[in-house]
Amino acid sequence: MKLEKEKQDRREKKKKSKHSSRDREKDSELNGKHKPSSKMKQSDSQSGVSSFSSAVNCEAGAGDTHEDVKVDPDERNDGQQKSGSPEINNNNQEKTRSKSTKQRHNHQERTADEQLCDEDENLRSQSSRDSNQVQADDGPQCESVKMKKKKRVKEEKSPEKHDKNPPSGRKRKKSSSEHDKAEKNKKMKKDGDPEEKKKEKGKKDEESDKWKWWEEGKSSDTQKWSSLEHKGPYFPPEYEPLPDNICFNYDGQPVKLSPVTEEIATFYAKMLDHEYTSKEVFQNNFFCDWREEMTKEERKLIKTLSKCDFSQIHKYFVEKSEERKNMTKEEKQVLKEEASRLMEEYGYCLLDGHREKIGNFKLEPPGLFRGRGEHPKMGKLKKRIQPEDVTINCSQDSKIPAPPAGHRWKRVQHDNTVTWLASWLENIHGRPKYIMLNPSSKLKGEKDWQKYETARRLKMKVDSIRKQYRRDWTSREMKIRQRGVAIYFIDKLALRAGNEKDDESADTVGCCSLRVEHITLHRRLDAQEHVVEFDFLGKDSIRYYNKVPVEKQVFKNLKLFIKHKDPEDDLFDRITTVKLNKTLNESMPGLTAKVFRTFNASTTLQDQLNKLTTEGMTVEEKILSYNRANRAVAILCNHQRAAPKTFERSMQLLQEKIQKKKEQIEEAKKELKEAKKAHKDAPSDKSKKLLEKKEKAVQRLGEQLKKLQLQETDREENKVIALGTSKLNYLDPRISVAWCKKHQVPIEKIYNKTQRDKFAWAIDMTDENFQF
DNA sequence: TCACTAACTTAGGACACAGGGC
DNA sequence: GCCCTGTGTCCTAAGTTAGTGA
Repeated sequence: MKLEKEKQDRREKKKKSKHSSRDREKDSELNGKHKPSSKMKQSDSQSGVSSFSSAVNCEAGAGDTHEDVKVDPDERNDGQQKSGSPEINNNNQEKTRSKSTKQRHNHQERTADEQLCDEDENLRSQSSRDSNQVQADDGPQCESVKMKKKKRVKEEKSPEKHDKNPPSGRKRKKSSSEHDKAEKNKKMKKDGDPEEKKKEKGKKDEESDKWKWWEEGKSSDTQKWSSLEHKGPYFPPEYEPLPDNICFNYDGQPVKLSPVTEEIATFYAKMLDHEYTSKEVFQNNFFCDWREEMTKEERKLIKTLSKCDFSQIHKYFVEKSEERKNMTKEEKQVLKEEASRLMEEYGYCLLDGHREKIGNFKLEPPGLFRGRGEHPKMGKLKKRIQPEDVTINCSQDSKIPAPPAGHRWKRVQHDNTVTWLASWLENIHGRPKYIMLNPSSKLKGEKDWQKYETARRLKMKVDSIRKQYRRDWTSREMKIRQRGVAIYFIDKLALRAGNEKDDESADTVGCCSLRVEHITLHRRLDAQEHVVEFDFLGKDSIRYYNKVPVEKQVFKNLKLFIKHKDPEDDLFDRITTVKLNKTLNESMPGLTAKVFRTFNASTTLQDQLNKLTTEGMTVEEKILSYNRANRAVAILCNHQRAAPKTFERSMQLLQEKIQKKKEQIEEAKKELKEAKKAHKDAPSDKSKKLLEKKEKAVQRLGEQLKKLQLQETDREENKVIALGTSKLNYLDPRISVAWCKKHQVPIEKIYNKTQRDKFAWAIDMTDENFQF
């Protein structure tokens, strides 16, 4: 509870801090534009800020120590550290600090631009160098923006074009869940089977039936479809009460719960094995929400979670899970067919006459919310979604999906400016959730393609943007300096934008929401100068830890940004993601912070592939090169995963295999030597054949060994890196397709079936000469 | 300008299942 | 035929961004 309170205090303080910064931005910008730097002091004191300044002076000591907090620990050793360390300050100074923070910030903001003026003296030489660069760049920049605008207008096409595609009415077979290897093996095994041949033919027909929307030109940005028909969402099955012999116990006594209370109890019981249920926040949230759903009597009786015994229920579900695993082939087949039937019925929609796969046609079942990281809402009850909660979106003239018997939809709308089919409000955060199309659909594919095209446009523009943010590092205005450094981080380190977050989510940050405590400045570290050490939790509470040498001016700016701030203060207190994106959009239409991630990821892949692939490599070696290039991107984007639970064991097994293979090679070499000798002593056809056989065996074993060793390297390097995220979201698929074509690597080795479906547009349109 | 929201993309973990090895 | 393992798929949380109205 104390922690939460502290967190809340900090957030309130942060909010105030940003607000007061914004108020003063007006002043500082005016000053910057109309007044010489020497007058800025006057201007500020005239605006009545001086009274705050005296308040700050009263606590000059505290101010000094706060400044120390941001300094390199190496420097803290010079006697500055102790009074400034947050651990020491936290308890006894907390009240004073929270009272004075706003005042200190006011002082800081008043003096920030004054400091910049002083700094400018030191930086003048660099400024002049930068301004030369600006002049060289400004002209073409404006021109290109105009050109792009013109081009965009031209690209807008009439949505009516969809009407040219009559509804096909064809039904597709389910194919996306099939695995590549399975397909291949099946084909090999049953090559002569006429049934199989029929299936293969069906698949081929299906391939040729695929909607090549990318050949039809770009559709309207606002109107997403002309006609949309679907069956509505699939509702999860109703709750099945526990058998009578399974008891919930309270304080050692069996208690028969009402169905609603029992259902929620099962949510908790199912999770007992999980670490979640050991967390206090989870327990409290669960218990609180659970009690709300209880009957009066139950609430009166069940007052303490620790007296609740869910073990029988837990055991029951473990057994059920085992039973499911041990089902016979036939039983499993029945389930599979049922799933297939559901998919057929609910899994597709008809969009502009084309059958498109839906991404998530099943509504989320009720359960307990599992936030990631230290989420304050973990354990809360995710309620069952009723048809009355669901809004349906489809075209007016379509067959409106029927709600489950005895129910009504919340609303039926016909909005073709959005892509979703159904939506509802989830009860944890009160945010909308949607049923949308699968990534293989036209709507998603076209957007994806557009995303990579924007990133490619950035490639043309990035030099001038880089020059601009470098110029900003020496601006007279604090907010512009901060913006310049923030964009530099986003570009150089592929950081996310970092929106402000509410109190009701995990404390994670991105670039704009970085706090002073997330960086440490090292004037010198590991033989490198001006190193910034980042340590923070990013999206999904994944830790970002990186030590990066930065340019001297960035380092100086960072020192300035953290001056007079507490560890929990915003590093970039004068900027927001909205302002930052607005600036980026002015540099290039369509440019936002996240485009840099796509751009840098794709550029890295392209560069690495060019560097790491050489002719004469085997396919396996080329794949290793590809994975290494992919890995470089995943590292850049900080895509991490937990090491697989079986990692150590599987590596050990692989190493044993390698050892065994080496022994086999030794053995085979011996045999080869003997065969050579035998052939030399008594040459014959037989001995010659034997010799050749042995030579081939050695060669084959050598290849197998190499393959295993490559596998070992690949797996080791992939231990905690997730390649999938970047492959699916950041890497322009055309790079991979072109690379495969150029180096004769089967595309199946790089993309599985689902990925090939998603990137069908790229696979179809790209030739080997494509460069990002 | 700001807070708030809708709509969409990006993300990692859980889990099912194919298929290789024995 | 069974077991084990890695891969693919599903699930849904958690971001970003644009739009809106006060």
